[in-house]
Amino acid sequence: MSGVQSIERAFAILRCLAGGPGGVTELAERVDLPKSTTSRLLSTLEGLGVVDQVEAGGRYSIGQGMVEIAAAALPGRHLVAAARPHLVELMQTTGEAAGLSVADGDDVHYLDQVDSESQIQVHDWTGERLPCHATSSGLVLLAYSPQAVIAKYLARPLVSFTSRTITDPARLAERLELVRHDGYAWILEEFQDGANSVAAPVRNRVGDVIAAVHAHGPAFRFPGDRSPVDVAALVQQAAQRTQAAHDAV
Amino acid sequence: MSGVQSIERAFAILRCLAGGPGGVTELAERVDLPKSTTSRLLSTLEGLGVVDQVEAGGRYSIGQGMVEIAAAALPGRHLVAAARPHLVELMQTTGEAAGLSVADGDDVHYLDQVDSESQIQVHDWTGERLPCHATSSGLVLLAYSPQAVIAKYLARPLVSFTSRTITDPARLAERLELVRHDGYAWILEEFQDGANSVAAPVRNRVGDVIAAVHAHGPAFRFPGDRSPVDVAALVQQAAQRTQAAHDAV
DNA sequence: GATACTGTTCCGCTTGGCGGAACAGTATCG
DNA sequence: CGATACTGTTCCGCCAAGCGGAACAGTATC
Repeated sequence: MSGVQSIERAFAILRCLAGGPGGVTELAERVDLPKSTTSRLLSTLEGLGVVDQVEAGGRYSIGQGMVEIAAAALPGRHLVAAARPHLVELMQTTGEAAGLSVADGDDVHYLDQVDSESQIQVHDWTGERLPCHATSSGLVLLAYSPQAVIAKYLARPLVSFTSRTITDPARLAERLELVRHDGYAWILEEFQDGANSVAAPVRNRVGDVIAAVHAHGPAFRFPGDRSPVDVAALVQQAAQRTQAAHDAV
Repeated sequence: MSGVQSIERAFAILRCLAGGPGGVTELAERVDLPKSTTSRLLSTLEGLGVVDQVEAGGRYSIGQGMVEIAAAALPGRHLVAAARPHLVELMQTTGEAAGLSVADGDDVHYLDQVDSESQIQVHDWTGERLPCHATSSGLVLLAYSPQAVIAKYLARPLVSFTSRTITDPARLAERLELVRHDGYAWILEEFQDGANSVAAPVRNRVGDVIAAVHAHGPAFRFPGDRSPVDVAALVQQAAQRTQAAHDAV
């Protein structure tokens, strides 16, 4: 790599620490640097608060400074609280499960789900990661990602989950264009036979998409007789209210 | 600051980006560096994946690489899913609200809460931050923090919330020693009049404390006639089961 | 007490990183 | 449409920031 050497070295150390705390000698061996160099880099990182030395002369670990910086890219936690009442409302107006998710690498990560009161429910995905191209939230999060992220996603193999899953990159790119145009994404049995879902974006103050709200249910009754556009509007409303609640913090 | 200049500059840029995306010229002004220097630093950070350029020749933002590194220090999200059934069980066995929280800077951050079925409930703290020294979870998280973190916390003013809040650093240090010894922390009306709580640590595979599980309820009935040690044991059990579920991912 | 480890500090050396200047691309204005 | 004003990128001579080996201080083990 031909960037700034000190920064590359510092992040090599940080990536080692992401796997668990370590001492100077151990880290020096893992990043293949002299102990003096490693110690100096760690000392700088500690001064910045992005690593902590567990005790004087001891092991180092990832510090709060890292978390504070990364929080900008990973809004997740406060969103759960902000979203919850609006997910409950969405569940009540659609009669189906409602959920919240964020982008997480190439996947969509489900943060929360409010289950419907129906006897027949869909799976609770909270805490799980799913691929973007086969889920409504994933399509929303991917559609509003930077072009470089989209290009990288389209370049990887697109796994088929049902006979309806889109696995052609060109068709997926068209689909993402449609999502940006409509402001929501419907998927019909593309991830699971018998399950449909619709998602809409949650934005931050500057307009970047930071999460997605979705509703999902069994294909035989969701959207059922209702207009898909009307159901999508309910999800968009829940997303906008989540955004307003999140902004108010 | 007298550390490695390039690393300090890189993190100055990252901290600016934590406030929202920005272009080279804007960031250069904010960190008071020439554009060429700023561009070179950003290029290196982009190569490492810790920033993304939103589009070629455009604005930069915090990238997934940052999130991956910071995730080591902030286990939070998967914990909510892992903890939930054990919080439900804890609520049922104690009859009081149960919750999950993590350290967040000098505060304790409440990730989730399961409310009791009682007509008289305590406040739902989900999504909120509270000071460590006045909450049972905060005492647990602080007790198992690095010594430097504890020293820094003890050095700051300790705000009083009730007449029972500990505000003397020496007494707080003793209290933390007791928490480490017992393996749990009780607080009795130290944060709010009329509210008690007890917390226990959740650890990761290498034994570091990553979260706390707690139960809390009105002082007139919690712990009530029950032995505080027995109630604490229930919380410890929920914490251990949360840990096992989290490890299984 | 000797040995073997750890992390830290020192310091001469060299090359990595610096920043000003120039460049290429794009948008706006008259 | 040309001039102007911005943006981000690249180049390159210079120098001081960062390097790494050696020495040091502290601690644990035998």
